[in-house]
Amino acid sequence: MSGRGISAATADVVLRRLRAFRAISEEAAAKLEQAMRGHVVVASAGQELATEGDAAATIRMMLTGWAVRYKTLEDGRRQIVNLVLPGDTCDAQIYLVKRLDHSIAALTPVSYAELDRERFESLMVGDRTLAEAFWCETLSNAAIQREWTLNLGRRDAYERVAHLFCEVVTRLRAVGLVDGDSCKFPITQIDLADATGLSVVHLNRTLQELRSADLIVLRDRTLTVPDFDALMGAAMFDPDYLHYASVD
Amino acid sequence: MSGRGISAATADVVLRRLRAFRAISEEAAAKLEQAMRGHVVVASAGQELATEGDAAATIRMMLTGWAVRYKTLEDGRRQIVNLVLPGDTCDAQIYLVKRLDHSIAALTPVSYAELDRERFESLMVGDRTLAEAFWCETLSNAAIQREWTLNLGRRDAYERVAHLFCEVVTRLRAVGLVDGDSCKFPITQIDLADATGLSVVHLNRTLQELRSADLIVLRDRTLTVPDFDALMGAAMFDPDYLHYASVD
DNA sequence: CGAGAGTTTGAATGTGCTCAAGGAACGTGG
DNA sequence: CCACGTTCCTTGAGCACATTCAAACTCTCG
Repeated sequence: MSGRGISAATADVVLRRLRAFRAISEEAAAKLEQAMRGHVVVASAGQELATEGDAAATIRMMLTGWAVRYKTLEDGRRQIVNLVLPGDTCDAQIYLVKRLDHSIAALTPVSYAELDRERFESLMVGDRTLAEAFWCETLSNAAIQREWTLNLGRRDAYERVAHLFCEVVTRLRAVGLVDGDSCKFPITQIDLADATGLSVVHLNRTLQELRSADLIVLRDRTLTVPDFDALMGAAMFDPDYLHYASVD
Repeated sequence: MSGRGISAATADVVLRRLRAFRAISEEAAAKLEQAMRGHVVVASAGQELATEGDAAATIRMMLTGWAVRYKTLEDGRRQIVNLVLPGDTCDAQIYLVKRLDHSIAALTPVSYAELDRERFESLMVGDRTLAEAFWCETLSNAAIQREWTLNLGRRDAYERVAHLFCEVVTRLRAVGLVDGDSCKFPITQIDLADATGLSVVHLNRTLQELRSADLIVLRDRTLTVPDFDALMGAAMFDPDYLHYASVD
């Protein structure tokens, strides 16, 4: 939980993410890395990084590991409203509002750079393209949220789960975390159920359907998608909503 | 569909909305009104204001009437992802992305001020508090989207519809469009169903349940909520997510 | 090896959907 | 002002997708 050094390799993922939106200059990239250096924080799996109702404070740039944003109802029902993947910037501009409307928790051990408002704003002021990239990131997150609304409102369980897989693979590919047709997928079925608005039991059965249709292999916290086009078809997935300048 | 004069009364609703987030000075208010003057556009009910896949262009500030943002699936299923109410600014900063990920359509006859990027940005640059208010508006919209995700994922039909009523009443009250315990509610059950992810038939039955529980009166395109606390309870509604500085 | 978390299975239930049709309200033109 | 078409609302019946409850199985880790 303390500041430590940052390797070029881990900072790279943030840069890759921003470069999905804008061409970041080498100077700006260096400044960004500089700003993150010495501000890396680690947290263990299950740890709550922010809590609904808290005063908003710092900006986080995820380096390694997975986290989730979620909201809960009084009686314990929980909805994961977004996955926070490596490279994602959590809550740029969040300091503008008084209190958080959702919580954030680590799914796996995570590390992230934590910047305060001044440090973050001086980055934004220093390079207009970098600032635009951050804004695009925020707009992309808003667009993901809209797509999830469509997903929960109008796709059935099978399409819905398939769509989530498509989104995650596409987002991970953009930051270089997909190797061939496989990627790490360190999320339990309990959390997958909370992300798709399904019960754990039905999620499990839906996964089995996807497996027997040869659309996914999910084992040992690793996802393999042998035929991405087929999965996209099943999900009616179109990556345009992510607003990447180009999708590989 | 052409530029026309703007009365102080109609511009007022935009100002009221922004003032829910920040204290806007009289000078900034005058500049805002000035910028909108002569750029008011009207559209008729059912008209599409923007289409998914279009190049993003102008910023719209809704003055009168209701509109919706929506997304559709190939086979025609439709999900309304947000209501656009008087005072709402549609897509500040939208010019940063290439293409729209959703469509916008008027539910009723609408009027709105349409600003291009330069005009809008000069407003933002001219007054820091005004700029912050616009950013808060964007963040509030993102928060609404998260709440809708929770709504669709984890609330049942009864709670879900009740929650939508609570949200709309709260948003309309913030811009002065609630008179006592009643407000205009010009939306068909078809659209209400698409907003709540229900079928029209089931939405209709859910409305009847809410009526017989004396939580709502919905007639002649007017909504009356005799006991707002009771409706909030049924919906598990907490207005904090709207991020208004103070809620009446 | 035992504890605990996560996954899988079966069975019964229920919430919400589809299909189908009738009724009410509204706008337009004769 | 009435006739008509259209859109919207309402109702009934049967069905299906997804839930709940309960229990067994598996895997991991200390």
